Amino acid sequence: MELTERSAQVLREIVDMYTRTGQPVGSKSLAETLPMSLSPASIRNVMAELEAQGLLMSPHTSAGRIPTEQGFRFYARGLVEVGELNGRLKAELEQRIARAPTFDAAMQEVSRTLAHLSSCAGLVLAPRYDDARLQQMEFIRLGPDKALAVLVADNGKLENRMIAVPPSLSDSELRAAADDLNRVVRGKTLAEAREHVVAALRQQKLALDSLMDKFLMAPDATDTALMVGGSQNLFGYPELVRERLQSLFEVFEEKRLLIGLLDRVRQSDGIQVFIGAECPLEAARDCAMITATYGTADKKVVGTLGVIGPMRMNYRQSIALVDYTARLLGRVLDERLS
Amino acid sequence: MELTERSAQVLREIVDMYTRTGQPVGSKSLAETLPMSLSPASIRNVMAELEAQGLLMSPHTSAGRIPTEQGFRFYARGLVEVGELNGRLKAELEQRIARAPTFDAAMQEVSRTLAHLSSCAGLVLAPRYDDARLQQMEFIRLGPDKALAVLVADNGKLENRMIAVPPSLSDSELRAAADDLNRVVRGKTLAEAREHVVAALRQQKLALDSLMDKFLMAPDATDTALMVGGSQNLFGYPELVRERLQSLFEVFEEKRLLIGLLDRVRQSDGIQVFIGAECPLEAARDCAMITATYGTADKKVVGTLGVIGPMRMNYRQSIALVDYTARLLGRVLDERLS
DNA sequence: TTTAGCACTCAGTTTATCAGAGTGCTAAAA
DNA sequence: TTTTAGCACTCTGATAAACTGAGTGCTAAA
Repeated sequence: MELTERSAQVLREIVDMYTRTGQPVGSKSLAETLPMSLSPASIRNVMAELEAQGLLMSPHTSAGRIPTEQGFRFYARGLVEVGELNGRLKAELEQRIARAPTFDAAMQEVSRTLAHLSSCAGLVLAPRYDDARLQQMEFIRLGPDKALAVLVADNGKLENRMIAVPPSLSDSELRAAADDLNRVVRGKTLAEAREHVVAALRQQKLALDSLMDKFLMAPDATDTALMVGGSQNLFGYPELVRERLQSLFEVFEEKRLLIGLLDRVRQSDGIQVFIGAECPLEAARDCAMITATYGTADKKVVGTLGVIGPMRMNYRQSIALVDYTARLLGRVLDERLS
Repeated sequence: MELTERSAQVLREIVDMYTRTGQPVGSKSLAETLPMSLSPASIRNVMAELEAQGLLMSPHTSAGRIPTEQGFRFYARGLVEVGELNGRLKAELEQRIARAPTFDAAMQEVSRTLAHLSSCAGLVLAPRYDDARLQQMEFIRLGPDKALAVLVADNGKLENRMIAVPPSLSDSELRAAADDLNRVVRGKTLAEAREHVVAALRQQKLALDSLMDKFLMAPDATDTALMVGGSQNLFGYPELVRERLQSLFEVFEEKRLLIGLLDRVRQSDGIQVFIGAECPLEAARDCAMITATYGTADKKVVGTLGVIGPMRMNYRQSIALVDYTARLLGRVLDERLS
């Protein structure tokens, strides 16, 4: 679809105004704010064209126009020029991240800051270390009949599992067992390593009662993999009615859906903008979502972050924000892993 | 305040009906549901008395009556007979908790189940181990220049901190340092132990760059101390208007306030019911909150759990639920620690 | 002490009216 | 050919008036 420069400018202005106010935009107010000098009548002609092209619609005869879903898409993909993020915002972002003592805390902070700066809900999916390799494992004896197994991956991630050991096993025997295991297990993935340890413990007849078994076999918590921050911001948009909000909050609590979705995004690189029905999330059918992947410089470890908000979000700023934040968090991740 | 048996029954029925429907209760419909046979006119007399006593109010002349805040209190404290929890609910509760592989997961599950079974939001504050003592500490060398410090408390809690070590330090020297430290540090609280370890590392001239410093000094994450589950249930109550919901969700995200509040509850034993203005939380001024402490049999380790919902909540069931859940989670905690 | 009867009150709904914003169309102006 | 002024038209949202019905309080009888 091709638009004359003037049509484009009108569409741009309508989206901008509607984004700010949430109200339909009429030809008269548009004539006042448009940089070019045009009468309301001429603007109406342009608007009629844009409506015929499916980019605008009027809620009713005597209201102004609002962008259609397509209109938003056209705007977000072609019309909006994404600039540098405002320096003040950059500063705030970096400052907030710097305060976080752990990467988890940083993710939390990022999700909230994304939300704060975009007036949307902020999302951060933890990076996945598919290729994380076991670097070291160790048993720490805690008592005559129990010990702690610590698995350390080369990305710095840890896993602790409490296990039962027979009191007859001496400290040095336990240490020897660990040394043996280490030789076998080093360089394997965490999952493989876990299997091995369990097998070895069985073989060596170290008792594993059912409780310990449960500990050992538990997969990593998936619930902490996704941080949702500032979801209350969505209350600020009257067009998001109660039931919409409710279903969004359900998705935010029962994180599985969102995790799956963001995980798929993780496959493809760079910024993605989902508008309306494109959004692969039932509850966000009339919302918009901006996502980006972040990761280490070598792109071997990747996560996803983004914002989710009303369709009339400030695309210019939000896109810049998500983009910048992704690069920033990538750098932080790099630092942590080195 | 004393009530005749009849007045009490009328109040009880009004609260019950209002709790179910959210609508004012009139004398006619009351006459139909009340077990005793009374004409609407007589009931009106009783209602007038109850209104004079400040237990009921009418939103306007031609509406039925609704309980006042005091009315709810009177009901919840004196009139409601809290029975055993329904067997089906008990079963569901136990089943859900049993699935949880870790105590954190159990807390999460409990918060959601509380919410689910009460149609409110569920809260679980993690137990605090003020008197947790260090049982063991260990260094695990991860590379020439870094190691992992693992602190194990006698309650099974762990803390891991990454530290930098000079490459010149041999493995056996590191182990000797750990042995030395263990002698000093065993039996201290985690906080004290952390101090000691840092001091010792400094003294032994183990390099601590600023990042490592930050790791070491970071207090435990407080954000994971509180689990809020099923907060979307609150959308189901029309009387909780948008702004109310918004401020509640703000409290749920920025957990500090709630943590502080529940922490104070932790001081006193048993079930507590906060109704309306009693609720020490600004955002919950016209809500109700039921809390209970849970803990090990010796009551040395205690946490708090509860539900928060509209004032017209089902007190009978919710009180029984919170009570039962607290005892159940206490048992789970006991098992984990033993 | 309880209840039937009745007048009264008031929220909520419906209907009518009106002002205002915005449009589309046509014809004149640039 | 493009732009603009003018005008009739449409539709929402606000305001007011009328109506309905649920529920009450009071009085007098059972």
